Amino acid sequence: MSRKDDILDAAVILFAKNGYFATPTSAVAKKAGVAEGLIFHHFKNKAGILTHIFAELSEVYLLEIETLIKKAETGLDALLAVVRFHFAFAENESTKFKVLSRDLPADFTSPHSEAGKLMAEHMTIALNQVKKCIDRGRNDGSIKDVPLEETTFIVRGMLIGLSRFKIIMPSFSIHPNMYSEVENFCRRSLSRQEQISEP
Amino acid sequence: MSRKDDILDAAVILFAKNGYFATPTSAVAKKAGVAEGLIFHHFKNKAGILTHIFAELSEVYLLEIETLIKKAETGLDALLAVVRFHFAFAENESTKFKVLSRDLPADFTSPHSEAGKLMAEHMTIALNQVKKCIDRGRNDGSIKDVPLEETTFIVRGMLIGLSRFKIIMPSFSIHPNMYSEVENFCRRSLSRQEQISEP
Amino acid sequence: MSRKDDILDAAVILFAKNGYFATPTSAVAKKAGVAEGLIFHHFKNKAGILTHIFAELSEVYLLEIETLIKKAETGLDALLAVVRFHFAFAENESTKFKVLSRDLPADFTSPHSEAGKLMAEHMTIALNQVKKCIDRGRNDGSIKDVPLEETTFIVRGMLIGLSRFKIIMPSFSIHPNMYSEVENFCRRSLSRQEQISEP
Amino acid sequence: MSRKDDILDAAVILFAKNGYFATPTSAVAKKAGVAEGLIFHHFKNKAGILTHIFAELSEVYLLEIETLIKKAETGLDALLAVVRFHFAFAENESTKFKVLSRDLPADFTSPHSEAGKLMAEHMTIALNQVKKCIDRGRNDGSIKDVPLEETTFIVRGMLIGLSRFKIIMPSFSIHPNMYSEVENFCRRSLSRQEQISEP
DNA sequence: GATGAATGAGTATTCATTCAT
DNA sequence: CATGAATGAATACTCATTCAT
Repeated sequence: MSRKDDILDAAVILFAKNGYFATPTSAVAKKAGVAEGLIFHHFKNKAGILTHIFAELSEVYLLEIETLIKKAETGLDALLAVVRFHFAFAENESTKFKVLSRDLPADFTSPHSEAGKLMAEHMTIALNQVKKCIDRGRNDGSIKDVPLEETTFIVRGMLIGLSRFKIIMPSFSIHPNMYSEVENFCRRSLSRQEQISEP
Repeated sequence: MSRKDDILDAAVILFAKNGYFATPTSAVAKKAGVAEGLIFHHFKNKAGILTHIFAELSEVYLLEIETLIKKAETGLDALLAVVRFHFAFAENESTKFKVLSRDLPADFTSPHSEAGKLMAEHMTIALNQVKKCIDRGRNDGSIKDVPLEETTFIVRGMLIGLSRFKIIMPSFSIHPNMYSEVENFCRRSLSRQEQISEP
Repeated sequence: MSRKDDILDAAVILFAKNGYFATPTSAVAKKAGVAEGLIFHHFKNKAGILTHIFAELSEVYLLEIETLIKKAETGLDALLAVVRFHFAFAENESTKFKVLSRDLPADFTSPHSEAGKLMAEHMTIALNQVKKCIDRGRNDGSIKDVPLEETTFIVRGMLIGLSRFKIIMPSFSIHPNMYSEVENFCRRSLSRQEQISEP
Repeated sequence: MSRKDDILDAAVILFAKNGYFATPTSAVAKKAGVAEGLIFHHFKNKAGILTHIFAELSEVYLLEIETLIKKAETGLDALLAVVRFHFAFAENESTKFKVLSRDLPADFTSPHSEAGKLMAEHMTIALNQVKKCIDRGRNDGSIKDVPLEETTFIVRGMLIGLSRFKIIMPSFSIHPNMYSEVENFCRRSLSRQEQISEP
């Protein structure tokens, strides 16, 4: 494993544990076992580490969703697969998710910064993926005729909100079936199919 | 208006605009028109300002929800009223909401800190309010027999996630009916009533 | 007891415990149960508290020594009485002694400051008292013909040094007879009398 | 000379002149001709500078005494050599001695702090050195049968007290023979030898 | 006498970042 | 690539002191 990866690993662990702002680059260097200067040889600045973590993670995330959607038979199936995948992914990569759910520098959310643009770009893709599912579902009859834009936003916000909630306040999210229940929640709201299974 | 309020107002504006970490106490003092030392006369910490903002806002929020729930006729009505109120409140107090949705110090989410305990406490109450609605709805027949804990968590996470999403990335949330659509989303998922209105 | 005394008492306790510099006036006020402003109503400034403590204590000290000397039969007796009294007094007033043995503001030892002048003045008197004893002893034959100035300085320095040592590093000074042994040490060195009691 | 030494030198001079508390780190940096941050690169704390000064000085002091004691022929000679050396050393290193005799942070004398432990450790060694001299003297007949522990403490306290006295209140200690007179004072008190030279 | 809000200068310390080696 | 000494600007926080009430 390269020194660069050592730095990234150390950063992920420390950022997740103590937050980005509360983690000095010196601590990252120490944990990575490298000189502090090396960080700035591999990354433009401290925020660059964060950007790297985000970009790498998000790319995989978006790519996997893309293939999921293609494989699904109906729009609803695709959407629910996305939901399922989102939480599985968040669970698998929980440390990195935690880093990105904690204290981000303000400019990460501003569309004027480099990092902000990247995030917005990825967010747009992610929204479009969800939108595509819903649209497809409305056309193939698997999803009710819900408002496209709004529902897209709702589903996406739900995913982000819930995984963030769980990550940040884990003490409140001890229900093992919670994630599969999100699927049910969405299915009940969106599926055109009559749900007979209601007791 | 007292000097303490001046400080709070200035802090809310600046924290919302630039983020908590990117706002030095000197800037707060300057905007408030007071000496920097006065901040620490009225608040234990820089973080103390944040705690105060949260506590004050959250108290009103929880109180109003309490009365809403009492007034509602059914569990479902109560729940949807909570949803409606949440977004209206977030809109009204959007600046303060923005402050609390941005970069919080890491220990605000740790249950070991003073602030973390307060947040957890309020979160517990908010969760219980939602839970009460759902439980009531399941009993009065307005809500399907959904899993109590999980659904509570989902609804609460949805509210937080969506208002945070809108606040942090406003460019993605330009749909005027979005909030009322959340109600619909939940109603479809939770209402036991046959929904004939589906076109 | 007056509020002024409350302040003094609180200050003595806190200064002794944590040091003068590490004790903010706010802590003194709090412990005294008064408003911080009141301190500056009764004392010119923070150092004024210290000056007051010193002056009050030192006055009694010097006065009592004065009477002791008068009562003594020989110069040696007088000197040893001073030694004995010094340690008894330091023991009795150990808290105040501790305050004055800890971290004094730099200007307390500078002869240019108000406080420095006062300390120097008292020190001069104390030195003269010892000198008087030795001189008298040399004349009445109880004390050897030791150099006056130097021996004065040595005895005085010994007293201060030893009580300070004990106060500051109490773990090293656990010998109960230590103080009476100082008397013996001086007697052996200064008494003209043949000491037959040597075993 | 390294930058670290520049800092130490500057600190010694300024601490001695104005006191530790009255000397801001900025002043040290300025005098040393380095950036203020460098101080904290080389020392943990402002207090760390002080600890370093003490440790370095004390180590030499204790080492030299060790060799002195070995070279001495009798216990009394050893003890008097220690006395002589102490004052010579204090004179030579008067600036550093002044630093350590002035306003030390309160926790330097507390056995709970890092610095306090170090000081206590060195103090123990210094006491043992004196004790060893006296014990040896009592065995080889050069020193009277004085109480071991108490006399040790007295001699050590005298050394510290006198050099501190001279450093802090130099106006009172203008007697050139004072230090050699301390030797005489101790010899008269401790030497078993008949002193015929008494006029 | 007594309060405590308000001041504002002071200060240790942090930390991202640079750069000579 | 790699180091780590050095920078210097930034900053939270302290605290003696004042003063209107």
